[in-house]
Amino acid sequence: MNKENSEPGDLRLGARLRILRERAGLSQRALARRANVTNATISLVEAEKMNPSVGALRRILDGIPVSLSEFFAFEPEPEQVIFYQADELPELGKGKLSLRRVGHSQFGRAMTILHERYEPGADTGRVMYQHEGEEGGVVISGRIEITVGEERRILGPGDAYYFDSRRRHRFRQVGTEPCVIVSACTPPTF
Amino acid sequence: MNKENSEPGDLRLGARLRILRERAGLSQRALARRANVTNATISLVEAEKMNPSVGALRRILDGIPVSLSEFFAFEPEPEQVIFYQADELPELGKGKLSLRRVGHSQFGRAMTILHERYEPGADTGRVMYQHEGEEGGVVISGRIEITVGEERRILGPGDAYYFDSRRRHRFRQVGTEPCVIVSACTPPTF
DNA sequence: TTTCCTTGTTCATGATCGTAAACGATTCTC
DNA sequence: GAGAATCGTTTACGATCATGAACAAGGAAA
Repeated sequence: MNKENSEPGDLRLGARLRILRERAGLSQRALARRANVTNATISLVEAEKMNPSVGALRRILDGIPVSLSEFFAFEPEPEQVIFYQADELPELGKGKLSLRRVGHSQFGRAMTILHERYEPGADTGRVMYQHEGEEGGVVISGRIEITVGEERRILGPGDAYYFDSRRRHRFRQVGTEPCVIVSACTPPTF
Repeated sequence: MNKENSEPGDLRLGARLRILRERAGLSQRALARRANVTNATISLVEAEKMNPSVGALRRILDGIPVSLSEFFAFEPEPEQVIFYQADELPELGKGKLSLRRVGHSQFGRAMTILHERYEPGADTGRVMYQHEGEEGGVVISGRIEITVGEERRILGPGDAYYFDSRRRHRFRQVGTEPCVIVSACTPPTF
């Protein structure tokens, strides 16, 4: 009779954990080793088929590492969607600085805006972990293939992206026309 | 063999819960009814003889009510020390903005600095819940009695305070000299 | 291709949680 | 004082967690 309000999913533990784990570049097993739990536990928690104890969750988060406070303050929300179609973008002033609104606005972010141009054949290469920040941008012209983690998409003029820089990512120009992107990253490491 | 790192006490769930429950003026059974758990659960959690599931903790906190994020951000222990002696304050530049370092520094906080002056007899009155933020300050001159929750202290020049604005608080000037305070609150609701 | 490694998932079992119920200790009211 | 509330604690038992092991799928190197 403890069924009515015991749906593990309503806490969204799994969604948060999965995002944070992948952001740290850890597999379930790798995290399990660090956290001193089994991979099955992490799998079940992420699938939201289990309601872990606070102690277990804490051990898991220690392996990332993320504090319980940060974990519950973290909102994975719909913005998890990394790619935006051109028509999904909020129409902002056409000024350069309007790019700051790509992605969900959060705290005040100090960011650097970059104007990039990818000539045909340009490619950032395979591995580029560890930017320690977030980045996003809008394709102005041309086409570019962007790979972030497991997701891969080809973006054209008007399309946009936004993701955590610590995730493995790669930019590769495609097509015959040079690709121009206006991008921004935070914190301003450039 | 899962004993080595499963001491329920190291999370201090019990200490936090007990303080928050008592602060809300609830008995174990009263909270249990609201939270839809049994009083035994609350007793065991507070005694730190059990490692509750996240779902159970969440139900309990809902009854107070306190969010999981707030719960884990809450620090009962030493930091709970709301008052700082003048000589405990980290010596910062004498500039006005140095006040931001009162309390433990955290994320970048946007705050509003206020220069307050309490004439003799000034009193903010008894109840002032619900600021939804944090505030702190330093006494420049004069003396003031500050009550936060159950704690009451009289501060003089050089002394400082820092607390969560949601806690019931009251400022009352004491003595014959006007009291001048430089205070800050976040988020900038003023 | 074959082999090997890693990935995430699922299942049976022991450990633990959360409950229902009883307990002693107050503190009231009568 | 008796009785009845309430308080927080503790115990036996069913429900659930967390585990260890096996599983299929996908990639990388040979």
